[in-house]
Amino acid sequence: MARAEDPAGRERILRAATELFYVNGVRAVGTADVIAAAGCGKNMLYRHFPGKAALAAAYLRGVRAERDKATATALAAHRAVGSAAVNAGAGAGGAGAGAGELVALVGEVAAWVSRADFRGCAFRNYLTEFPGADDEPAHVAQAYLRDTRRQVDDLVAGLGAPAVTADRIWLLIDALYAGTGTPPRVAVDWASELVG
Amino acid sequence: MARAEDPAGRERILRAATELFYVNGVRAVGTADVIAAAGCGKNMLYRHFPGKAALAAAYLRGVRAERDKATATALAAHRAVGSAAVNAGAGAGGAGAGAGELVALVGEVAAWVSRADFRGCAFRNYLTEFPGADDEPAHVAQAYLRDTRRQVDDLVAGLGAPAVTADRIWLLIDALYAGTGTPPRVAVDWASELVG
DNA sequence: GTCTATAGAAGGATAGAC
DNA sequence: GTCTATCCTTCTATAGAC
Repeated sequence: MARAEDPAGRERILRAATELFYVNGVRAVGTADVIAAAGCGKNMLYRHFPGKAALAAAYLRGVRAERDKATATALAAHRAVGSAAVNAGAGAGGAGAGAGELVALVGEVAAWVSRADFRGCAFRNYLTEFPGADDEPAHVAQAYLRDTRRQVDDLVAGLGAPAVTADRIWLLIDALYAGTGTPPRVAVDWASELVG
Repeated sequence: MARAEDPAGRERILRAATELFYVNGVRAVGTADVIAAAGCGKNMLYRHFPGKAALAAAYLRGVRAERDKATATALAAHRAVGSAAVNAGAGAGGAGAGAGELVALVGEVAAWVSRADFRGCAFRNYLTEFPGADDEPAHVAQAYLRDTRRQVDDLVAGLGAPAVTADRIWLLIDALYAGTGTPPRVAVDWASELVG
């Protein structure tokens, strides 16, 4: 009898890898560590992932999916509030309609870095761990930074604010991810002053 | 006949290690790489440094010495300008005298991150490469961040500005070191607006 | 799951050059 | 006696084979 394939196998490996990679760094974690944490055999890991680089890329893609979802949720929640205000008689909204979204964006990052299990930005961490890397995980990390930066640019452009505002918002986001002690709320308040 | 001791030995090793560690990361560089770059034998490295951790600590202390010197020079240059202004008839200076120093501090960081060979903050890089490390290099890195943060606090306190100003200046410094694309000048201009 | 091939790193030891 | 160069041990990691 052929043993049924474990459908949760890939997921279990990826979850174990995510935890270990994020907490200890990708370089410090060996495939053996991932296998032990996932409680599976070696062949299973290599069946689902061609190698450690592919596993790291999958890890970063997973983090990105979470981050994109959280960001979208935060922006949608703000837009719902904005629509309610419009319905209450504020009219077309017009210029300034995107200001709250920018603050919500910064606020979402602040919420993320405030978590007790925050250990830095997974993408920036990877690029620091492998400076000058041109592999699959590096591309995922670079794409995330590029796309997020563009998201800020688009929101600022929609607001009709000068380009330097986008630079400043991005400075705040960079600073939040660096997270060397300043209370995240300070960045959110500053963003609010900037666009409010 | 006894061969003459090489007085520049330690310095040569440390310079090679500094270049390699900073560009490629501490983890990615082996002691063999340092030895090859320094053009010396293995014994010499282990005579001057007990191990790789000690070498990494010496590397970070060297970077700190450079950074402290550059910072002191920038602040001194500003104070010289400030004194000239006082001599020109501005009186005691009083409140606001430290504003220019804060901008000079941020400006010095901006100059540093603008260099073509900038590869991030050596201290933050180390702490990212070795998350949770409690070794000698980690202590050097943590001490630098602590002391630099305190320097900002002291300047802001001397200025009589609220504590949140120190938080904001520190956010700008964190963002500069992160260096993910924003022109450094933006941070300096913002700092200038903040305290000016 | 275990066993093995291959590779790389840390660090100690030794041989030989000057 | 200090240098370079090499060898050696131990450990760890990736990856594949069974």
